[in-house]
Amino acid sequence: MGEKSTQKKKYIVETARKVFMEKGFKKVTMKDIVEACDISRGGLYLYFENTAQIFLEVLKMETQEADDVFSDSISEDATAADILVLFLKEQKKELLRKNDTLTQATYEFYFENNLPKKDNILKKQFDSAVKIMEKLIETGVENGEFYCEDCKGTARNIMFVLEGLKISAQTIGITEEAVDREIVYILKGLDVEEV
Amino acid sequence: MGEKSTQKKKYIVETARKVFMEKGFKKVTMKDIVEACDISRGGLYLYFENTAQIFLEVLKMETQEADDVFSDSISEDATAADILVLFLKEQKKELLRKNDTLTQATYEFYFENNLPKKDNILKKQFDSAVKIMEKLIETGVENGEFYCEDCKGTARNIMFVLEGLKISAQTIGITEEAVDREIVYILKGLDVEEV
Amino acid sequence: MGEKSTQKKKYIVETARKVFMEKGFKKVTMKDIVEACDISRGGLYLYFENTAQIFLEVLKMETQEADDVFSDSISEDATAADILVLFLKEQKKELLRKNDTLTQATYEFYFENNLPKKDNILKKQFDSAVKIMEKLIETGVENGEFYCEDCKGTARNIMFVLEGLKISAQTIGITEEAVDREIVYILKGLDVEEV
Amino acid sequence: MGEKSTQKKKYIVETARKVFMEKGFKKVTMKDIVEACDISRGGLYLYFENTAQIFLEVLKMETQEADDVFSDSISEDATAADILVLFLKEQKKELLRKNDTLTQATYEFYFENNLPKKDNILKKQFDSAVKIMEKLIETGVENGEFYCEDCKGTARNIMFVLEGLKISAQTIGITEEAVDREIVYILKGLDVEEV
DNA sequence: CATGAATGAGAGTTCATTCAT
DNA sequence: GATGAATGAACTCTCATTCAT
Repeated sequence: MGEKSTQKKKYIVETARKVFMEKGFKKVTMKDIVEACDISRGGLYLYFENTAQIFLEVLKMETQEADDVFSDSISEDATAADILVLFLKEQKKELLRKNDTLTQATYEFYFENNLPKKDNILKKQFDSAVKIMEKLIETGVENGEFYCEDCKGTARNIMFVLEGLKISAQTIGITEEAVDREIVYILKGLDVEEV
Repeated sequence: MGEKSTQKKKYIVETARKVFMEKGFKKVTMKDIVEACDISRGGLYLYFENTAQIFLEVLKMETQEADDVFSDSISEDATAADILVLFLKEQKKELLRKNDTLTQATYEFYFENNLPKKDNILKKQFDSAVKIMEKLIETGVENGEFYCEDCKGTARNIMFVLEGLKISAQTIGITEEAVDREIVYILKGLDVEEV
Repeated sequence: MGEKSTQKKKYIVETARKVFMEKGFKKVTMKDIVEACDISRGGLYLYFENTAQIFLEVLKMETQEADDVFSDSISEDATAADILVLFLKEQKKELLRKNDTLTQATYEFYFENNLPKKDNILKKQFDSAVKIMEKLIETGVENGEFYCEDCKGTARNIMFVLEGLKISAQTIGITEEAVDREIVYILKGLDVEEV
Repeated sequence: MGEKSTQKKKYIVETARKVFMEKGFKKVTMKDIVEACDISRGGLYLYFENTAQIFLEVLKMETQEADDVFSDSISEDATAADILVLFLKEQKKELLRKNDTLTQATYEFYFENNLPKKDNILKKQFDSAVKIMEKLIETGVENGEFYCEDCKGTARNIMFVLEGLKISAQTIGITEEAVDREIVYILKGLDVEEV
């Protein structure tokens, strides 16, 4: 596949991403993507066999960008508390942005394709997030910013709470206050007072 | 619709429940249910207009049974800690029973029907669970079984963690150890030592 | 079939009549009539096999009533011109009452059942109307009210014009002025000046 | 849609035309047309969404051809009487050709789609026919061929009679003599003696 | 007589997927 | 590589008609 093709593939993935954000995963048909991309039906099949393949590509792209954004956003002289608060604020923004997220599509995708153990990007993301969180907390504890007996446990707990908030936002809906309450609760658990 | 009909309706809902457990919500067609129930195409339409209507009925049934099970399972002389541990064990069982649960179907159902605020059974269930948990913790604190500064916050935190575990179980998968770790973490947070 | 049954049959026909007026003939299903009559599905089949049979009964009823109305409306000392004008006024009213008429249903009915020569009520009605019209014109001519060379031809011509107006009203629509113009034209053809 | 498609669309319309002539409008299903055209179910939907859309196209085609036939059929040195007689003969032929006509389908179509004021081809056709008839009569009067006091009224009257004959032919049936009688009556009204 | 649950045929419609150009 | 017409399987939904009660 030449460079041209690579570019077209990228174009398709980016366009499809918008479609998935709007409609989730299951509702999206190859036809939807063909129309959004304004290419031919057969053309799409040259690059992808089905929507799952396209969505996987979207997820990969997403992960890369997420990493970039994360590392970019941390200034050198930021304290652990600063970073944690920043991270939670980002999560809050995402949580409240209901129809402009890949969250629902991602969940649907993993429902559909029962446990594709290999290439489970979602799992990698979650595990890596837990690790980063753990390190962050440890650093905070060392610096006397946080108090915490079980850093690993706390990191995991925080990540599961966030996951719970995410799915709640998509199903039963969630208010800004509810999110704030949880954030405050998390920070208090680490003996961090102000937000 | 006479008594006979009511019985048949119940039969359909119960049969459909199994189908939803196997396939989730979206994948299920009226045809699937017709075949599972071994009734005629038109016959099903006498009782329900679409899969959403059937699923709602399944959910209602589920909620009732859940309530029954809950109240039944509490013996008179059980301590707050006993009840909490029992509850978490139940949750654990449910979490590990991946393809025998309505969890995925329920999530899919609420994805599909974007935010039906009224009649949102899921929300009612969640809120009611938070309240029960809060009361339980308060009782435990009063009896000196638990230690806890913010009962309400802790109750909410626990429920969100469980929600996070539930969705994780359905998407990235979860091991028994992981569940146990979280349960232990929760109990330690309340100063309860043994499981 | 006892008296009770006869009454029920009449009830069904009268209720079905309203349905046909609203929906025409083809669109009407046995289900529609069952619902309008608020009787059981099977119950309707005890009296009628299909919508055509019901509609025929409606037509018969209609014809009887039409005759009654016609003979009733003619006072003893009315002149031929009076009667003609009265008749045309009635026709006009009917023409402009678009959705409250059996016209469309009747046409549809005869489209559906290609030429049921026997029992063709519509034909009988038309032929009888021509005859009455002919007699009326003859009377008028004898009394010096009308001028007309070919009474039979004129009678037929008038009836076909009315038929043309009727179908036009149902398809392309027709204004009151258009109807008035045709009525005036007819009367002028008979040397009747005022309306 | 390229040239090939246009050709196929034309093929579908022409084939559908025959189906409509046989069955009228309402009875015709997409499946009927699919089978008549010997194409796939989905294939038809590429070109038309429903039978109404196809029928409209048939009507358009028909109108064009009608215009062509009309203008072709008039030789240069024909008198107004010649043309009128020719026209009426054409109408007669059409009237007696019961099951080989779009008349019934057209009426049914306009019944179904209650008064689509814009794009009402039928109305346009009727109005244009009245105008042509009016002009023809005026020409005949000028040339001393016809006698007529109210050309406009007479033109309209003739067209409504023809309309009345048309619907009668489709519903109660009509004999050749009956048609002839009406034609003679019309011509006598214009002082034209022979047919 | 009357009921109404049940059946199943059949219409409409949408898309994944192929393939000749 | 790219196109887009064509296919056909799969689904939804509606009724005429029957039949046990």
